[in-house]
Amino acid sequence: MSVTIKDVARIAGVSISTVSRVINNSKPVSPEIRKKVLDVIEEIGYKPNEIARTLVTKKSFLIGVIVTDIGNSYIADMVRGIEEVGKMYNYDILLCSTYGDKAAELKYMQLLNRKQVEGIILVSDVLNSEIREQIDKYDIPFVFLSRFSHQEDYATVTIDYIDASYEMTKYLVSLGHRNILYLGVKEDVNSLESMKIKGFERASTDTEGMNSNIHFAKGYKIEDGYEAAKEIFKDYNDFTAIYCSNDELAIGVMNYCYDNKIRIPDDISVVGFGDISIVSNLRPRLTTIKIPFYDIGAVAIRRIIKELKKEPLEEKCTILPFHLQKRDSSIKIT
Amino acid sequence: MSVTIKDVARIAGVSISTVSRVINNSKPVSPEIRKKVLDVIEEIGYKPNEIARTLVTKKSFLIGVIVTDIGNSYIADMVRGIEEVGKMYNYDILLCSTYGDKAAELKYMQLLNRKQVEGIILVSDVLNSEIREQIDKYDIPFVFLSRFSHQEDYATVTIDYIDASYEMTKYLVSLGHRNILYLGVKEDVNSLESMKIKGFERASTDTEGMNSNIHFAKGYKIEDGYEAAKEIFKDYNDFTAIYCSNDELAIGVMNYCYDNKIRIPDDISVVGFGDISIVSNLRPRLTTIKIPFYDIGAVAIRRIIKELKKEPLEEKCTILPFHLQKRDSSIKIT
DNA sequence: TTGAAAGCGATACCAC
DNA sequence: GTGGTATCGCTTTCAA
Repeated sequence: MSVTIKDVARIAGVSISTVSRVINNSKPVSPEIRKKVLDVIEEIGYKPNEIARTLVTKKSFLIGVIVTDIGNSYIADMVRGIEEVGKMYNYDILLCSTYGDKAAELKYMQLLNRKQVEGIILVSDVLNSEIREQIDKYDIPFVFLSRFSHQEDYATVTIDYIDASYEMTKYLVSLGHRNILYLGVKEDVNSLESMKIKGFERASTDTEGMNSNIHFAKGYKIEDGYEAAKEIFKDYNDFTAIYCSNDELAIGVMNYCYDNKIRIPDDISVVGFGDISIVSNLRPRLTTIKIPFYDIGAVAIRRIIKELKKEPLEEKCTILPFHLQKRDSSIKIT
Repeated sequence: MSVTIKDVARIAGVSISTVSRVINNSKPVSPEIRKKVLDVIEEIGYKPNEIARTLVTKKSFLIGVIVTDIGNSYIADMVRGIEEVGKMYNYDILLCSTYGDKAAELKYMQLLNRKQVEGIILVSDVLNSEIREQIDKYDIPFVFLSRFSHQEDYATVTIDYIDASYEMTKYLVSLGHRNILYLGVKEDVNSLESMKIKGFERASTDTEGMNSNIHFAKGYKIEDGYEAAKEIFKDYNDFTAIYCSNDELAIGVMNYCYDNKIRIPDDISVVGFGDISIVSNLRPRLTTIKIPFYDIGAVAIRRIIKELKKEPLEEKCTILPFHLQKRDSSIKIT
């Protein structure tokens, strides 16, 4: 079978304790013996078995990451952040995708726990009570990341959605828009969707002569945006800008406009929210709020590692700065 | 600390062997005792430690996946295939991204080996000799997946690039195009890029009155396509279609056309290769060759699991069918 | 059908 | 400095 610490010890003519010491640099070993051991290790190609090591040290150097779908570019960005920072501290990622199946989410929580991960990051739409119960039982660091819902009880990393939405609306206002149609998704009061609406409404109230409408799409997908656009152009008149609560909806709207020869931004301005990776490469380039997904992932795992190292932690909820990406899909009206 | 099999045994008043037996259903246990044990497990919330289990059984139920960048949508698609099929057989994914760093690739190979993964899937551009050496040492199933290079020595899953490229070219020909510009990337003879060119040339030779040109972009990115488009429209005349060797280049070309008021497909047809997830949502919708990335991942891990189960294996190289996706970016010329 | 005991491959404590 | 050994939590003979 594969070579073990015993083989190294036997061939080098020392005890396994000594071998362990040179591998881990845990205690002084005489130079000659150290060299001898190192030579043998090199020679027979010994590689320590991390499983055995984990069993005694209780350190698996594994962080479990549960996501809805790694195919979503914003989630992929978060996972990149998680992975890159994790690697800096020798942590690896055990990845599980649920594809929206809440039961799977719970199952994977248990699975990861049994696999002895040292921390769990859950990227999901909502944090339901079963998951809460579960995580409360486990005594490991946990961070919840979501593009949709807000919660105060567990560690999370996010941006100020109200602020961001306010700023986006005011930006449109600054371009001269007063008839703005907000395209969002109906969610409950604690959702991030509601916060975006709050920001939008606050900015609307702030503004003289503002005439704003809110329309809800059936979901968050590109097709939902497309379908919504059909209704919008049928039901409303006079609006000069559509503010979509996320980029996917905006892409749907843009596609609808393309198919119906409505020019963006000449005929109408369209803005989004999120800055998922593709939109900077679309034409016209979409004006949107850049949510720092990579950083969100990075900060999330950094927090877990801090907790693991028992370093002092900031408050549960980390608010990261956002950025208003002004691009070509929005224009001053004359 | 956490509850172990010992606790269960003690509380249930049986030996740990018995507990192990009911957990694994490995040997008959009397109904009363089984119930008793199950009750205790439920009551104290015992969850077997997979690490300890792995140490003795040698089965980690972990597959290592090394990718260049999970942010690439085609890689994300492959990983989805890998993960979903893996889960069907209780396998989990240990994910590592190299971001093109070859040294990291090697490092992660070793890391995964030490973590006792049962198989490795490498998604990368090329399979260099260091990696080959490394994998030859490890005695675990290995599959190499690439969108760029071809190799015969290790298991892989792919499509017939020559065929696909031939078919695409012939499709353009069938639309009446005779002046076709192929936009590719210069690579060595064994690359998949060369195969696409081979297919293109074969179809060109096949066709009466064909006037084809080949132009090379600097790389595979959207920006490379954009830059290449600048040169193309300066250097060549008369072409009616641009056949891009991958979708990213095609998007770059489309963006250039948008910025320069060149209409697709009215002024020119543009086709791609790959069918990465975003292109079906772009406008105009891109005609392209659909490479079944999800299936490639799925077949790859299926092969590894078969090997692990010592089931009979097909040949090393699995060729999957491709599909010519006819969409709006290509049009019959009149 | 059940229990005792020997490992799996490492770490870590305790002597020397 | 170095070696012996208990231990981590579990599976798996081997006897009973």
